Amino acid sequence: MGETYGSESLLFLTDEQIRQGIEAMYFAYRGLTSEPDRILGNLAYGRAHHRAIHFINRAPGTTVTNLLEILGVTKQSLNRVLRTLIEDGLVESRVGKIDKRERNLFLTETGTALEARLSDAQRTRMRSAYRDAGPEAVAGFRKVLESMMDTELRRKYASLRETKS
Amino acid sequence: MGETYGSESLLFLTDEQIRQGIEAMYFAYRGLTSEPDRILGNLAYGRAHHRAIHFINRAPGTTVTNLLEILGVTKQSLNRVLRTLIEDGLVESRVGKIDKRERNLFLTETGTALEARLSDAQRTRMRSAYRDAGPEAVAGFRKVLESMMDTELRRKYASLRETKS
DNA sequence: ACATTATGTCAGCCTTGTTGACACTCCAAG
DNA sequence: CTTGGAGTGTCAACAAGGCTGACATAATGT
Repeated sequence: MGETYGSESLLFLTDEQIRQGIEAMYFAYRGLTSEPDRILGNLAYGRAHHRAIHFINRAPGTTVTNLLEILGVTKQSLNRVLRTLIEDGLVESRVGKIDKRERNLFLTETGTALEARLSDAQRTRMRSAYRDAGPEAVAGFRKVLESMMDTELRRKYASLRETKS
Repeated sequence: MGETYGSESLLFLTDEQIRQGIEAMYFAYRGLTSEPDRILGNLAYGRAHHRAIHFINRAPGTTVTNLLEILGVTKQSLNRVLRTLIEDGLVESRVGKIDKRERNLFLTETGTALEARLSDAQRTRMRSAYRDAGPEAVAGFRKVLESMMDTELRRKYASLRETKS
């Protein structure tokens, strides 16, 4: 109780409250991915395809290595997903101009269309949650999430956001 | 623009901001699960085992059907996980007293120990994010997350929380 | 008696992670 | 210039953990 301001503001964090926060993350994350998963299921794709499409859309022309760092999977795993997306004409892979070892990835028109469909579903849910909770809650939400990320990952995330304002 | 108060308070929600919120959820969720995943990997378990252990700890004596509803997987999938946990002596399955068709699930001492180890890792990260962000941010965080969950899922979540205050 | 419910199990499939092996490209040191 | 190492991407094979479908068993309720 009678402590400094700093530790007083920590006292509200009981184990139980923290636990509830963790569970809330779990359920909310599921809520956010359920609709895209449903759409993807009908197309014989999975969440991995969504992630690839999402980040290629976000940073057009990105390389495979770039994508690997952001997604945190092995290149073999990513490659399988990319291969099907390329075969199906959703993603285009161009040999790098400066360095021919690299592949620059782009969404095709079809790919962009699917991306829009998937992110619309998520944005609708997110937007409605934001609306329910109000602007101040949203600010807090973002603040906590950013603290929860890996420092390293946040760096990559930030560099991603630079490419498209 | 010159609209009602209600729609003015929606204008801060640009597509780009929403998109960033979605990405933040993705990265934060990964941050939250990375450490438990690492621990589980060394024990030949996966995230599915963690989920089962978590919710059995949360609601000791819960039934298989209950767990199925909360986790949203098929009984075949859950059963595979439960079987290994029971074989390894982390979970105990007792025939129901009132309804002998049911199985009541409990963590053994070993199971409780692993649960503590896993949730300690998560709580540490969560607590530090909470501390960084401050009390008001945490309130907003919780508010947004709760809006993001499925209504149906929130009901189950609430009934779970009733069992342990 | 009979239908329903709760659970468990077998078989087989898909997605998506993993490792290992390998090929191609680039660059720098000899 | 060549050669060796580092970087990048691809192919093959395997494991975890989702899924569906079919079926067995036991307990319950009508």
